[in-house]
Amino acid sequence: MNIKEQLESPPSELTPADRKLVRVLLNNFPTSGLKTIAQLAKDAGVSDPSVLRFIKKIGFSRYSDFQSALVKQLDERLKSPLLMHSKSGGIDDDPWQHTAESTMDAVAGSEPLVIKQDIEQLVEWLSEKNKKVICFGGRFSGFLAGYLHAHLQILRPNTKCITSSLELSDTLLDLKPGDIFIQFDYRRYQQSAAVAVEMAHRKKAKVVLFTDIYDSPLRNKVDLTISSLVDTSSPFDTLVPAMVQVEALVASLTDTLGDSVKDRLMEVDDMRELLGTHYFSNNQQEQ
Amino acid sequence: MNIKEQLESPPSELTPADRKLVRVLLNNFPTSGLKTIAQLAKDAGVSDPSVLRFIKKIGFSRYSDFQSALVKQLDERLKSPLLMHSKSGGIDDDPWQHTAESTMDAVAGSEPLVIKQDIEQLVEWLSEKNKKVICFGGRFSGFLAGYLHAHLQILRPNTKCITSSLELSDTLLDLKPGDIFIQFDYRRYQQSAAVAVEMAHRKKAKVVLFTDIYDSPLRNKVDLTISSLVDTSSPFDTLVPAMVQVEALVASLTDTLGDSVKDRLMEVDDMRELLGTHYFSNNQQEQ
DNA sequence: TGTGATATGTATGTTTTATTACATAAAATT
DNA sequence: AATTTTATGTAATAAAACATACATATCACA
Repeated sequence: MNIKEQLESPPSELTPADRKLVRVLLNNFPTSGLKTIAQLAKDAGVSDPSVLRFIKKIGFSRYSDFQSALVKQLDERLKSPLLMHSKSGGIDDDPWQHTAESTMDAVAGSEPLVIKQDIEQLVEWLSEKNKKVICFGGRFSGFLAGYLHAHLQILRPNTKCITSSLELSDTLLDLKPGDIFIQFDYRRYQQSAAVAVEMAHRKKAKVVLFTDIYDSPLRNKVDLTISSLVDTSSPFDTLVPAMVQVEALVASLTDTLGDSVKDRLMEVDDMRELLGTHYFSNNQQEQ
Repeated sequence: MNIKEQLESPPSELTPADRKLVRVLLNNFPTSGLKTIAQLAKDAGVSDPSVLRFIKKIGFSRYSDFQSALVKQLDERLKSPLLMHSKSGGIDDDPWQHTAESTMDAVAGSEPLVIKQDIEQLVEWLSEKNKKVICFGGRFSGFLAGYLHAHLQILRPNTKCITSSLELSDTLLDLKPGDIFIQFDYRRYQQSAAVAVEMAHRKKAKVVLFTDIYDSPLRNKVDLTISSLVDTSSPFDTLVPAMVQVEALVASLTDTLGDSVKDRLMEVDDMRELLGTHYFSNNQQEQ
């Protein structure tokens, strides 16, 4: 229920003090309601208890309840412009179109979640070619881990992507302090992720987590988090924003590595030429 | 001065605790900053004083100053709803930003390349659960093949993803007329793709090709092509538009399959519950 | 491996803030 | 005009929130 409406159509008669309060609250709604009782009372020219009584009259038992409701509504209002996609054009019950559009929204919405400093930090870590880099992910996000790894492999030595549980334990055992462990873990969080992160953390590796929300239970075992939205209109979550981040990361790293990587790229091309384009890597994905 | 910018480009280096706070604050900006110090500290997983120190670092002498600034900015933003509160122009030599943006362009540019009839056709084919579906891709695009397969596997039986050359030949031999062979092949086309498509075509399978816009030599052996752009500012190509297509395809298929798939999704969830969340599939990616 | 510097948390003091109880003022009613 | 009813403010209090000092832990570097 809209608080503005609650203010405008109260359940019972308003007293003069109430009316003063309504005027103040409505006159730059809703931020005026974020103040303290004392401030609000002063602005309206009434006493503190009058504020309390009014708040109770419109249906909140505590002042803080009123404020939280206000903030919640504020949040929705701030988020709506993004979520309101393509109100122009006809009805789209076309799931393809619909999914594609809401995926774009997710990408746009994920952009502000990225913290420049985090990226810089991560790129710096990844530039240290003598440190190992391990990529690992879940059922779906595992492909992103592989995708990142496929790029990293070209840019630097000492990278690995974990694709089986045996490999996981072996690799974790070998981790040295300062190595980088990159974990992908999105909604429907997987226990293997928690275990891996915990172990990597114990080994004093730098743990990087690509995930969808910040409040992952892994939070305090993780040195750096890169988060993205996963919600779409589809029954499945989207990993497109995450993939954008992976590609952007690769671009940043390439940029930082500079010319040294050009040579390596050449070499890779030459070698592919020699080996023919038909080889498969050990057990992961093919060339 | 914009507080968001202040958060993103602090005057001095950020400590780990600072970064946690930045993330939380940015995550639900700006309402997350309206909380009390204690709540904010708890959300970020740091202590109260860390919050205070951070607030001082970004230029506020008291916490309440920070909050007032936040509210003030909030007010402005609410008064000018669509005044583009995203990034403030500026030079764009940041490769991350640059790549992300040009990737979005690629996605937008790929949209008109999709032909609705093709999608409908493909969805129809994939709805035939008695036909086999084989996914296959290249060095990078192989992950997309895997990603598609991981979804298809949930939606229907008889799906397979090829991850090694042995598997490739065996699987191709077993193809029956009417089976569906989905090939991903993007710039730096790979010979394995040509061979596979040729074979699948001879076996009278339906060959679907996900590729980029340039005419692939495979075009005439292929029954259906879904193309996307791969160019970005990054030295590497992007597969993001292709991934959007894969997800949109999955959404369309889910929509078409309707309720029958709901039950299957339930079953999958139940089974995951029973098996625990820690198993790995044979050699591909883990659960 | 030890040492200085930095970062972070714990404990604590001080101020605000919300809330209640009660007294006073205003209004309505007879 | 007196009395009841309603509205409002004052003052007290308990809870919480902010802020600080200090101790501990962590990190960087020699």
